Amino acid sequence: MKESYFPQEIEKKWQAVWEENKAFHTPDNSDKPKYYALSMFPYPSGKLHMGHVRNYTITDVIARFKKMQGYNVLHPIGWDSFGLPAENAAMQHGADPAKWTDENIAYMTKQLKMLGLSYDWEREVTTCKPDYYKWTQWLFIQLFKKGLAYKKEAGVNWCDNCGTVLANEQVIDGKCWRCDSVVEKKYLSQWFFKITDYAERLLEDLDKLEGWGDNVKTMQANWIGKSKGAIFRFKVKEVDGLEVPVYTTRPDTVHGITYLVVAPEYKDIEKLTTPENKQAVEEYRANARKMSEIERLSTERVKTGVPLGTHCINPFTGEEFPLWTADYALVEYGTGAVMAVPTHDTRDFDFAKKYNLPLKVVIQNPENPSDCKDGAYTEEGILVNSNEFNGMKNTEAKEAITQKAVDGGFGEFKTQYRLRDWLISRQRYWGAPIPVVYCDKCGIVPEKEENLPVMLPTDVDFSVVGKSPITTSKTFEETTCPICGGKAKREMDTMDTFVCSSWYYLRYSDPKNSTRPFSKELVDKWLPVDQYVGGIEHAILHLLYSRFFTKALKDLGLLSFDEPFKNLLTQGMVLKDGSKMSKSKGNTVDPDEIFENYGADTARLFILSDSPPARDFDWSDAGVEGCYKFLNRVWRLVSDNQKYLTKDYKLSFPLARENDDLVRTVHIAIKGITNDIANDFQFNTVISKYRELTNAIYDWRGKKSDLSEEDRNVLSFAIISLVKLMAPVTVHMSEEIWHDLGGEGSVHNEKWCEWDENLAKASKITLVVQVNGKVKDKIEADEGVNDEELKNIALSSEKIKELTAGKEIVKTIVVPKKLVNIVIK
RNA sequence: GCCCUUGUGGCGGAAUCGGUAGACGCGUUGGACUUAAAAUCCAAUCGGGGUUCUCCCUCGGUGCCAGUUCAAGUCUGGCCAAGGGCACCA
Repeated sequence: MKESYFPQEIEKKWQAVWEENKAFHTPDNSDKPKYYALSMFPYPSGKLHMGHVRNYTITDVIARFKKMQGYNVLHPIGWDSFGLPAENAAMQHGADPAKWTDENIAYMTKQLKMLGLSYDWEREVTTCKPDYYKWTQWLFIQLFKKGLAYKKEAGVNWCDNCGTVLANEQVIDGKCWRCDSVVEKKYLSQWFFKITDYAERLLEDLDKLEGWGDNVKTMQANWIGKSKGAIFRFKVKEVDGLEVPVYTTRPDTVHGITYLVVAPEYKDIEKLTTPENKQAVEEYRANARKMSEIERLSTERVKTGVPLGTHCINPFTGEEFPLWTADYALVEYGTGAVMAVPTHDTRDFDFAKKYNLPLKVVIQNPENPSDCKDGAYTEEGILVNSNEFNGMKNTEAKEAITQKAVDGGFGEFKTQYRLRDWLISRQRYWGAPIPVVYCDKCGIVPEKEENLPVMLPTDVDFSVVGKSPITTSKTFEETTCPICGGKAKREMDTMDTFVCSSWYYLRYSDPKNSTRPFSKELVDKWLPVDQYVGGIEHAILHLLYSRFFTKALKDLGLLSFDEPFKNLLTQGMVLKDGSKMSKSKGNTVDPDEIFENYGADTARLFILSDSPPARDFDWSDAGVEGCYKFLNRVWRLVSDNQKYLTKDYKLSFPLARENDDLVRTVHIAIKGITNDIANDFQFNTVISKYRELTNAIYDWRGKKSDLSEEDRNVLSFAIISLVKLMAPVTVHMSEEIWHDLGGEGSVHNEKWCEWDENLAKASKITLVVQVNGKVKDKIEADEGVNDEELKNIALSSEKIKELTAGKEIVKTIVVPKKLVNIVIK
């Protein structure tokens, strides 16, 4: 064994050996129980960043730990490789997106291997390859056949910079999630997935996900946005037979309606406008259309609107009230029309105040009645001015009033969701083509399954502006109808890349299958994913879409489970100097440099060391240095003592020498480390325990000049245990030391260390003696003493005698093996 | 505005059940080794006060204010701050 630690040399060597031996290949057949550990697969942007390093290290340590614990571990990797950056690179540098992507994958693959990650590379999946997107298209067709994929004309989010539409989930604060440009509204015919059909199940099943954090679950629940209320239909006085339905969560306030608002895009708005008001309404609508999403959504904005000139009749009171249009009513939500009760809704109040609309109080706090002239009363209360419902609590009136509407035939109970259907069309080239054709005779027809994949054309011009490059292909659009064989045109849109990433974790179970996306047998064997690890930024987008896919595919009979990810760990960001690493801030750290200067083991150790995985992690150069020093310290510990170490690395557990403190320390460390990993993967404390154990071995060794036969066994036991405990983290160094000590095979195939409960505690205890809850003395005692003896030990302490002299002892509390508290007066 | 998360030394953070607050590390300071440096090793390191001064005593301290308890970083109620999510969703 070399005297000094040369990580680069060791790491290269073992990476080659593992690759040669296919050390991390996962067989489908095994007697061992399965464990599926998964990191969110990367977009091949060019180079790994520290966020990747953190993500993949966490999952890798979990995978290796589970393997040592006796599981057959599936730990795959792949590439989310469709998407705009490849296309942008093509536009800017004239590169081929496929080539650009391949080069990036090649480079990043090299980096992943340098990090020493235990992937089964035979299961690698790349979403932009025809053997993968064939099945993305196939799944699209299955959803289409089930009525879950459909095309409709809709107001969509348009990003002019990206030249494509965006899903609602991809609009952040009215801006594009990718490029930050302001999103506009456009009216286009687009493909959607009917995720709204699954709204209730997506919400309900969140309860099943015990292994997910509350933050992610709440974000999803808020996004689905379930609310319970009622639909009321109001007859229009001026137009015979026309009704305006509204959705409300406050049916209890129905007697307080003083006007009604429809969205500028409301379907019947023209019928509801009188000739005198037509011009003003038209102008208002034109203006609303022009406005960007961001302007329209601003809460600071003063509400505006114009009257339509017509009126509705409130069936509860017979009162008439005017109709208005205002853009605070949203056409996409509810019925696109809102009943306005300014006395009990702050938005309605603001609007009524501005346009001088009347107020009518219908809910009152009996202790503190308000006329609502200065603001809406939105708390609970008792109904007034509400005919037969007067005196009823408003919470009870909700149901009673809705029931009256149901009985009267002018309303019903209604549950509403905020979630909208998932818009998947993209007017871009670098994505999976949507496999449908348009035939004049047969209409919208899915491509025949035997004709899949619908290949991306390669004869395209990337320099075009304002339209998808795919439209410049001379060979792509013209095709024949799969039904009638006549001339037909292909769909020119491609799919949102989130479609590709909504099922990749299923493909890993059967990545080479050429007849199906995956076999049912294998997908049911490996899935659900036991531990998923990735960034919080996917809390809604990717995770919601994947859950939807899993449920839809279960309904199609393709698999037997309905939640894809049993446990989810959302790792925190990697910061430098308190802010997120980014190129624009110039505070990035290049993983390559760290590998080169310190080696991958140091990088892995450090990225796990300072913070628990779920929290943000502050990168510091001094911290890296500290971890490197620690590894050197471990190395020296072994090399300095190598001549004393036994080759019998299978030393029996527990080691006979119970009275040796070091033996106990090792057992304590094994127990602590195993529990810390089991408890939410607290790798930061795991690493502090590596250090404690190392320090303890040094201390023990420092006290001995000569080592007896038994001492040598104890030392060997301690060092071999340390090396094995560190193996999931410092993968190369542990392997090297393992072999230097005469170990066979791979340390990564060794069984995880076990501990003896009797030895995993100190032989002596420190008895803490408190007086009135304050610590006054600490006394060493034998581990086995009982409560009565502990009490006597405490009371016989000189210090305690002094403190209690002349005082009455009210009571004495004994916590076994720990503490005695004496209460005096 | 609503929802979620988090508040502990100079810093990252530790503390299964309510039971020694500050593990482990970074940083800092002092020392050893060395011609010197690096590396390494040893020691100190929450704050105030006291002291017979490498020993030791005492008081305070986990965002703030209350409460429960023999005992609260941990439990309960009420606030405050930071980060994140949603947001004219009727």
